[in-house]
Amino acid sequence: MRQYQHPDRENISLTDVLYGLSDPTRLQIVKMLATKKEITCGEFCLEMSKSTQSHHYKVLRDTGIMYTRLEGTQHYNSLRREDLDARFPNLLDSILDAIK
Amino acid sequence: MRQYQHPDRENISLTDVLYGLSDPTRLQIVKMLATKKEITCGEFCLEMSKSTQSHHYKVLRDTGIMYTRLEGTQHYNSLRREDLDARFPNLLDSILDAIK
DNA sequence: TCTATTGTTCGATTATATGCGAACAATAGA
DNA sequence: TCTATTGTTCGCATATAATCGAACAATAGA
Repeated sequence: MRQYQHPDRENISLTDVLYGLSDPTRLQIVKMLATKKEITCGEFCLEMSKSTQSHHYKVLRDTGIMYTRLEGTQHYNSLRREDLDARFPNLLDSILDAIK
Repeated sequence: MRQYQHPDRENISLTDVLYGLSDPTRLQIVKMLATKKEITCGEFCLEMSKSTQSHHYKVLRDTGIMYTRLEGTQHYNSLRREDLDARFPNLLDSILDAIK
């Protein structure tokens, strides 16, 4: 694979986003993403198999929550703040506040 | 059954709430609940079997989103606004805005 | 070119969720 | 007491999700 398919802003669905955030592991990832501009997959230091981690990254990408940029062998992930804020004002902030 | 078990405010979990709201049917129910103080199950007029409706009501109750009060043969449902707002400020409002 | 690193995908397993019809429970009202 | 109404629970079928190990792909660097 060369590049990921991220949904366009207008195709981000509320139920998809809520589903994406309804898992503790993914919420933890989002919490970390909120603290930095970009984080590589390895830097999340999650306690589970790599394939399971990849599964969660994929859910976050597919639901429009996270953007992944490839550079060399590393994948740089970022929170799609602007897209989420534009689509669902205050939603992300309220969730980030709740897990702070 | 005589009374339902609703979680106490402090036991309402964020991931549970997000899960509860991640289904289109349940989001539709919540949208309707936001417009009135109380709504009986029948008044939702959902296009699915009664058992499936009951399943969704149970999820909404168990996750702390909806409160159900019994009166006669009818069940009066209400949105747990104050509890949700106290626990996760702005979350419910941002979601209600998004489905408005 | 070979090897190590980073992360994904595949295939399988197990657990949860969704959906239905049928049976049930509680109450209201005749 | 009998019947209709309201909504739940049970048992089952099917679909989706989470998890893992193994194999794979792409790149960096020796």
